Amino acid sequence: MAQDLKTTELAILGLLARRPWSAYELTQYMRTSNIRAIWPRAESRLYEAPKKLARLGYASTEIATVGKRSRTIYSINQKGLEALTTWMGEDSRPFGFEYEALLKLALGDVGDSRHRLSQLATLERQSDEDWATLAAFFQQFASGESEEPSADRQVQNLLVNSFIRELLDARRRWSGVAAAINAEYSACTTEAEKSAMVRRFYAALLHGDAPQGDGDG
Amino acid sequence: MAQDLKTTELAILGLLARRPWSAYELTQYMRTSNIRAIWPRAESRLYEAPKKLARLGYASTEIATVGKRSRTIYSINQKGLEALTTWMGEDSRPFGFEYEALLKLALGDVGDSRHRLSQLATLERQSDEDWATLAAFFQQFASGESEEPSADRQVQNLLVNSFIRELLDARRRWSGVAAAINAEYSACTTEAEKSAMVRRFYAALLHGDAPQGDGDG
DNA sequence: TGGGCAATACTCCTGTTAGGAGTAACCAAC
DNA sequence: GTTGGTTACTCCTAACAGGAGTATTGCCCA
Repeated sequence: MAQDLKTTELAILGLLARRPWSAYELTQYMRTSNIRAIWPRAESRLYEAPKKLARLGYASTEIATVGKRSRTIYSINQKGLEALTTWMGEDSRPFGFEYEALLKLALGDVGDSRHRLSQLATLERQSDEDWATLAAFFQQFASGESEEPSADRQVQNLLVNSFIRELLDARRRWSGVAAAINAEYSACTTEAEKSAMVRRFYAALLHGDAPQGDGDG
Repeated sequence: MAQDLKTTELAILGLLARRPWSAYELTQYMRTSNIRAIWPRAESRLYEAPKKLARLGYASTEIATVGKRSRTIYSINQKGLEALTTWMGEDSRPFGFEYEALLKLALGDVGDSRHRLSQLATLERQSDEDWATLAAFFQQFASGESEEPSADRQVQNLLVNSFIRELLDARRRWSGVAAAINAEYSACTTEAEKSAMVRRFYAALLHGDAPQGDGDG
């Protein structure tokens, strides 16, 4: 494959496969796209990546004029399409996340149980806020106002958005689980009781309800 | 707060608050810690960050000798403890993730429905593999083999690990949801039917079973 | 008609970060 | 004594964050 292309560049090729874009259009699009939720990158990257694609021969450029303004338009070419197709068929890097509030919970030795409660409250508040934002974002799709050009594009968006929603559900569900863990832990008195309770919860994590999945998962 | 410290440095302060570490010890610890799952950073960072902490006066260093080998030991100091405590009380950056396989699904215009099925299979396989890895990791806690020094540390780990598990559950659950979406979509024949089906699914996403959460979430 | 503000269309800038590879001394086992 | 793995780091380029900065254009309003 194109060893000289990073995932971000390949993602831009994916967008160029849809239609030609200026870099500025890419930045505007990314502000409201769910692609930014699943592959977040700084806006400056959206200027850098198309330039690299053009430099390495995966896209072509053309200077267009709108009114008295000029803009650089990037278009994918055959080499770019081939690189994109190759990338699509390759193994992908795994799921990864980072969460500062959870990091504080994990490192919470400097605090007492009030610290833990404070962090749990932060995590819950953040999941509620993110849910409200997501619900507002989904409204356009539920009402049909969103202008996706084809049903295929709509179902792609739906698949991605439902993934994002499942993660949000998980975070909200976890807030309840965490509150239960904390309550039960606080009700213990001896170290031995506490350790035993922790092991019971792990046993439950390992053998809890299998989530609804398809097939042999 | 310590405006000159990044989250990674503050996380290292959190570990130094537990005990003094060498940077090499930090890299070994991170290989098996759930902290790496929630705040993934390259090993070279674990050499860089303590040096910066020492340079800026948040930690002290001491050269120890083990056999004929020397190593640098970092210890937190009062300034570091204060910076850590301040950080714990501040607002935290939101949850964020990146997922290359989902990105490919989102950009799947170059493919046909077989491409979509292929990506869905990849996403399911990855979640199954990650689940197996996680279950193996949890085994040490369920059996009590893990040597956490205190019950408080155990429950912190449990809270973090249960978060990670909920995310994994969500990914596995989503694979089933995605298969259902794909099946129902494929059974549609007209663009209008497809769009209507997509809108129905969004309505369900918006008004689906509220996940079990605590309180006013 | 001119002024002011927002949009357009970028570049700039420092420091963080990835992602291991590379380096070299030490240590233990054979 | 030698060999391979461990220990304990540094190195290196390019990607990346995170906006701020720059300058022109365009539109709206008085």
